[in-house]
Amino acid sequence: MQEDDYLHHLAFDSVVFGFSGEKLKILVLEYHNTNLFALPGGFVRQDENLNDAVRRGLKERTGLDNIYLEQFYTFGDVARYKPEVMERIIRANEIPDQDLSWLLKRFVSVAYYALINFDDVVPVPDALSDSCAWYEVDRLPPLMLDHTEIVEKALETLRDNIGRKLVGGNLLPARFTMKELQHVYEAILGEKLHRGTFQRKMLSTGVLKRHEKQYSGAANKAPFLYSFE
Amino acid sequence: MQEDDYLHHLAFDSVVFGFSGEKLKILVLEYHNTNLFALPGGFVRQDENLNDAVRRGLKERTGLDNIYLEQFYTFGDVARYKPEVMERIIRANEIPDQDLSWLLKRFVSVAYYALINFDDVVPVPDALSDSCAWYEVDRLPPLMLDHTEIVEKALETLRDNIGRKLVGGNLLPARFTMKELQHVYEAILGEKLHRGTFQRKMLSTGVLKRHEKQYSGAANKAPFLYSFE
DNA sequence: TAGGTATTGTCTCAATTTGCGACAATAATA
DNA sequence: TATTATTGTCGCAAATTGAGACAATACCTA
Repeated sequence: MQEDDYLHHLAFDSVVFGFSGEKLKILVLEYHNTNLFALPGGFVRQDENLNDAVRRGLKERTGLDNIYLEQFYTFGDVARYKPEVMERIIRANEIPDQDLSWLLKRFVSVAYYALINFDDVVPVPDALSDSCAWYEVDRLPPLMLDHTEIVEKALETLRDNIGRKLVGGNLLPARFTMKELQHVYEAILGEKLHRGTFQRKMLSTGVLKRHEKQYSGAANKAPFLYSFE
Repeated sequence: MQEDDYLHHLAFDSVVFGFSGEKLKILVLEYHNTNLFALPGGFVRQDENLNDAVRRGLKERTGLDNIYLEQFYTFGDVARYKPEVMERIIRANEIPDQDLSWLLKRFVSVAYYALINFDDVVPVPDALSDSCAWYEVDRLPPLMLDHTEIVEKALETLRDNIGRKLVGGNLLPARFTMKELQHVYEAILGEKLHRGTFQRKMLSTGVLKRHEKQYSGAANKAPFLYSFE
């Protein structure tokens, strides 16, 4: 991580959404020996597109390549500049000799959210962090800097978008039941939806393809599996 | 414009919308002796919030203070880095001796759109530019760098938002007729709307306050004036 | 002063969409 | 074979939307 490899003053943060156990979750990492929790983020190389930098960062954390990704806001308040936080992280990690002063400068951060299939991912921490793990969005640990605000805004944007873009399916496996899809919508919107109405609306979009039934072994009618397209 | 006054690698651009003669227009400036057209933009001071920097820039160009402003996207492709363009602008302006090399570096730009009342503004160019003037959005001159793309995305976002937020009124004087408001919506959406339906929907929001009638002198029923709130 | 005209505010009616419950079909189990 | 939980779909009322129609109005003309 040489000084001149990266654009100064510019960072990105990712809110990575997954869905499991009927709950919406995001990836949060914890830095070594600091008790600091943060969103996975990173910096942009001199010769790298901003969007590509974010995908690179997500690849490192999730192993995934073709992630559904959306930029939603750029956070640029002076108040988010707290060099002592960055210093604490650097200290706790005993990083070998190099010029890290650029990391102590003020950063403006471009925030993205990603939607991924929970089961596809084994979260991977990096050299600076202890862990990278899933947390329910309504049971997050206190996040450093303005990262809680970033999550809040990501959720707002996701809620706004789910009605307009057919985006919910990105949180599920390729094939899913209508009930699973409904649970995703309910977790995002934070409210119960009427089953019949939901099914009717989803089918009317025409983008769902119906496949074979899923026999779960339960004593009831088996649901169809669906996929997008 | 000293080197260390501003954050390196970070800029902003504003798409300033106004409405006049039934047309949606934006502010475009032209640099001295270069034939280069650009969106009004600027840089962020070391101790300045990003949002405040944009307001400062708008104040300089429009003289206005309380502008409706929305951040909509951050453009960060490497391809938008074209130092020869910046060099051309600097050369054409014969700027006194100082270190301008930071201006030739790569920039990531945070884009905002603003909605203002056309009549409130007399566009003001700055030291680097010939003119700052209104252009119809569908008759823009070729803009430098990726500024045409930025305008395109601003329009998309504005169209998306006009249905959800009651934003159209920001392009009009404090008091306006229903017809004027409808024309604003039509210009943004690019389609004709049904008069009765439009009036019904607007009134049903409850945010319009009805004032006295406007007697224009024309031989027909005089319309009411409305304002928001 | 009476009639003409363009525009406005509102209404009506049909078409469409939505909310909500109900029913038959189904996949096990007892 | 009866039971049970769940699914796919339907029906109906309520709400929303699209489009035309009509009376009221402001001013002009004759």
